[in-house]
Amino acid sequence: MIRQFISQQVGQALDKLGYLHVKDILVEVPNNPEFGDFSTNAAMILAKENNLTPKALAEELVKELKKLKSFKKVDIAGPGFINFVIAPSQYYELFWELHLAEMNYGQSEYGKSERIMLEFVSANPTGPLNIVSARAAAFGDTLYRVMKTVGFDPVREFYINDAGNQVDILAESVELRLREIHGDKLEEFPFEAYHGEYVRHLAQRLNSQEGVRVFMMPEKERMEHLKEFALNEIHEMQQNSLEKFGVTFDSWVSEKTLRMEGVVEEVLSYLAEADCTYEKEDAIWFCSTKFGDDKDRVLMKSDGSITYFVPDLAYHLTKLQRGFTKLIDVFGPDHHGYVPRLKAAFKALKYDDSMLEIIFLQQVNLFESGERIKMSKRAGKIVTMDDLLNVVGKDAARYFFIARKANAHLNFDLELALKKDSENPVYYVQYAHARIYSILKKAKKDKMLPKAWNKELLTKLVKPEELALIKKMLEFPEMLISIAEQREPYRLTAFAEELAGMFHRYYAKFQIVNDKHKELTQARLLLIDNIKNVLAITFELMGISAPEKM
RNA sequence: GCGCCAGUAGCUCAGUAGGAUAGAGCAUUAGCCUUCUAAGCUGAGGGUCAGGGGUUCGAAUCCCUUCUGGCGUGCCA
Repeated sequence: MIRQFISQQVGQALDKLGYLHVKDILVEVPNNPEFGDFSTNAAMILAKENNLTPKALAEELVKELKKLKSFKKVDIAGPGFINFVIAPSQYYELFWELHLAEMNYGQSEYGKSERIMLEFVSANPTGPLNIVSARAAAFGDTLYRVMKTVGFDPVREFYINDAGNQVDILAESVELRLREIHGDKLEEFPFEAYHGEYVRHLAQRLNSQEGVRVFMMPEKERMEHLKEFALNEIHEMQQNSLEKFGVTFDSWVSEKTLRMEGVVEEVLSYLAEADCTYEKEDAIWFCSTKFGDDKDRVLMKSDGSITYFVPDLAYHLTKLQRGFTKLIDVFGPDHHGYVPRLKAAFKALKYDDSMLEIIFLQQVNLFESGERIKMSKRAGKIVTMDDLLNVVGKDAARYFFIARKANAHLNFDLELALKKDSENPVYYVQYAHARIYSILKKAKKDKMLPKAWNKELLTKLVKPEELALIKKMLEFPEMLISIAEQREPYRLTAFAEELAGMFHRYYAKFQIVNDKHKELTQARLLLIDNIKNVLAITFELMGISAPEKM
């Protein structure tokens, strides 16, 4: 909002003076507040193309910019930075717009309704969701919310891998547990089978519903039946977990359904037509090395079955057919070797592979009492998303999961997430919201709250802390755009902590409700009322609650 | 071996297209509640930005190289 305004003003000044400005200039908030509210490197960047020294160009620009009322001060510093101090009147104007926007503040048309496919979680339907899926859910959903806010048209999709080996193994695992219930003694539960407790529960449920009837079915039919039963149950279980986490999907796409629709054969024929396949050792290969992969990949195995890659590629092509211009996949840490072949296939089929964007989430390590909790899938010792939710709750879980950059490992400290004091950032930011609520309540009781807010009140806000709070909130809309573009939801938590911190300090230093100064009180109430709203909007984007009292 | 990601304060991490004196929280430590929520605030100490070279007015940021950690490198999904 403000940055844009400044770079416009600089641009106009350059035009007026008749200087070239081809290169993009930067408007930023300096680290040191003594340098002003904003600064630009325009003079340094543009000096060369105008045959001037940075200082000389800066001087002319400053002379021009000083004519504007929006700036209280414009000066030159260091090697040629131009520093701006914004006039309070300009802040009041912008703050009033913020106030009028209420809970719609931050919304924009920036994304021009571009259709974005956001695929995330897409966990195997062979067990409960684990904590990496939980991270993906929090990340994907928050990114979705931010993108939507700034005017994109994103869709959340979950791809269900309900075909292939792992599903057969699932069905076999259920069958073994079912036999156990009926008294069969198993020597040892097979190594590759699914060991988790949930398989036992599935078998128990099936048994109570259908009893021995299952064993009367012919082998093939029985396995299909077990498969279908287990997949449905697990799908429901996963959907349930996600719902508790506040994450809903707009669509679920089944691999099995895709296969039945014949897209697998289609993809194979497309690749063959593009002359990108060959036969070797009874298998059909895709020459992905021609398109940047480090080895060729098998499409159809020598036993005639198909690899995971083919339906997945087909699935991605259906996204394009559905009109999405950007396909964002959120992947777990163990899939990065998979990207080159997917991109290679895009290139082979003459699609623009830059439409495909993969975000990798690194692994999540759980810590308790400083010790890392070891998890083992094979032994069935995994901490599930539900376990985590039961222990720390939705707010803390979602907050911690989005608080880190995607490609950084995330250390999840269970004790910290449970702490109810300033050590825990979730409580710190929520406390600020609750505090404001409580002040507003007191003000209302004391009859200090005006019937309607009045713009003139703003001129009472003259303390540096007050202007700084306004400035911080005015950064919000531009930050949302940047979060959407860079796919960096973690910056929401940083923003919330900064704004909450500024408020806590302001609260400690100044008395807000003071019956001796009615107008000042009302001005401050107007300020904190908007802080409360901006915090609430931020919380909504993060998927955490905005408590009215704590 | 090769490829991807990372290495910033004791710990967990920021550092937004290369910008001015590298930041925050926690931990450590010294303080602040007859006053709107102390789940809060104020102060102090703490750094060879993994090491080394280069690019330029300027590098934590870009390039090269070495070291360390994680992951990948299936006719698994």
